[in-house]
Amino acid sequence: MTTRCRIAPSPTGPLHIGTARTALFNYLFARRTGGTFVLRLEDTDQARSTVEHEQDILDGLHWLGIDWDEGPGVDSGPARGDFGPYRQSERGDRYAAAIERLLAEDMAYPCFCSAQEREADRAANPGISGYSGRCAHLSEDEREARRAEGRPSVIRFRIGEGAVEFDDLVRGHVSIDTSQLGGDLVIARSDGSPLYHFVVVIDDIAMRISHVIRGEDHLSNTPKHVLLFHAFGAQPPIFAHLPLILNPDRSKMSKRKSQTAVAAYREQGYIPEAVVNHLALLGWSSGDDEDLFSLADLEARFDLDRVQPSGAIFDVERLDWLNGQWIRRLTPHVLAERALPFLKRSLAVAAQDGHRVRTPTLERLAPLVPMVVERLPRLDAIGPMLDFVFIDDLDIDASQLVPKRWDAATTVTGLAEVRRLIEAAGPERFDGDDLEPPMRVLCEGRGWKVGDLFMTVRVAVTGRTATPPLFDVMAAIGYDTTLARLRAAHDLLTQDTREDR
RNA sequence: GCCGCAUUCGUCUAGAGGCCCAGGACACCGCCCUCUCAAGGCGGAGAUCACCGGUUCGAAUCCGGUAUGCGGUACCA
Repeated sequence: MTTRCRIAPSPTGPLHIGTARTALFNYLFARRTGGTFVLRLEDTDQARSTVEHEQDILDGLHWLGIDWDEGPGVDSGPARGDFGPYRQSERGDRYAAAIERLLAEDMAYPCFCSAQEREADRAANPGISGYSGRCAHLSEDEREARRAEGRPSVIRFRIGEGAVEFDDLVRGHVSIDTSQLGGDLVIARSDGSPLYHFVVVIDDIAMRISHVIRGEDHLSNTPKHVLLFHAFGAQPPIFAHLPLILNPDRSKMSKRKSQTAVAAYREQGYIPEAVVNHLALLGWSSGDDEDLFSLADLEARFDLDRVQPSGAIFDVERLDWLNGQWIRRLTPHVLAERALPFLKRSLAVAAQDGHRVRTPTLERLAPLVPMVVERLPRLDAIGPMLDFVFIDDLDIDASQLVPKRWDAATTVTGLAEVRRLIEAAGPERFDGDDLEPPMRVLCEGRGWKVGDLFMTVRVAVTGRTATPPLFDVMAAIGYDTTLARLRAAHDLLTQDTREDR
């Protein structure tokens, strides 16, 4: 039997980190077993589902590199695969037929209870939880009478008695008594639309799903699904309930307490390689002392046997580290391509603040990338790291220009000396090999700390105290601009000195 | 409340009776490297394996109970 598994997101919100992790594990399991991975949109909640969210989910999955074999095409083309359509909103006739079948076999029945009646029954029997079964054994005449009164009705599936047992690949044998299921299950609303617990089973049967891999939050509801499978004479799939991804306080990861949208991570400059790696390590481990796994590595090594049963906190600091690791593994060209939008964004902000900014291009950014790779925990760190190359009118903080051990006069001298030195070397010899030795000699002669001189120059040409290596930075800025900025810094300080007097 | 699941360093985890007075990684601290910031190297601190009993010559690993946490309990998914 070839394995078939699926991810069934609901487009009632943007792609959630937890959904992405579940999608990843399903995808990996399918790849690992040579099976099929299906994407199915669970949009039965028409009120909350939107096409924007649907697109966000599709985009997010693609971004992560998680491709599906069957399901809606991202270009809104026709659904691929033999078991479509893959949007539940387009499968209404199937659900209606399934409900008819249950009704005909008396495995389900119409229930006319109002919210007040259900409330009253519950109050009358504090011991039992859920639905009382008031409408479970109405005669056809009684049903007709209620319909004649115009009372709305939902459809309930008979839960029955006894224990439901199943084997979970992550948790082992699970047994839950039907008395704990909350009574007969509503499978269709009074407007006739089917509910989640019902459609999920109908579709899993129709789509021949062999393995249901999902979050632990579905574990307690699984008996309902098992019963439904039996009702249709279908063998339940094999279940694997994944540990939940948690907020730092160990509750289920939520938008309220954590950043849950995959798109938000993308916008902050996390790269898909790192997100996939991090997600994989939330609940799964290789067994070896390795931490870095590409999607391809995971496809070759993933195994449900090595999935942990207990929940895992989403540790952003670990994600940050992984992100830095994967950024460093990108080729310079790819890194430049991916970082360019972030640089542009940050320069746009500078332009808005009134700065004269030159537009960065791939050609200009690519050669600069090697000097910043190991300084980027996230792509959005590119701005502060290189903006001075593209901003013509830098804001220089005079106080930062003067090292702690120096005074303004020394700084002015230092700046002037370095300028002289650069001019003496000339534009043809404008690099570290030619400039660094004389600068060190200069320090030695004056009794200066090399770091102090370098810091002054750094602030003068970049406006920042933390930058890539000085001579790389000056090369990026260019001979003329470097000299101009050294002069400007010099002028700034001499003005200040005069004002002080 | 009821039911279910879980419980190894702050975090993610290794561990499937002796190899473990518990290993790795992130974070943290120190040192080295060093023009700043990083990156990197080396080292350190950090877990009486939730607790209590039991089985066994021997338990983080098996069994029972307790506690705690989380999840489920909708005409949401």
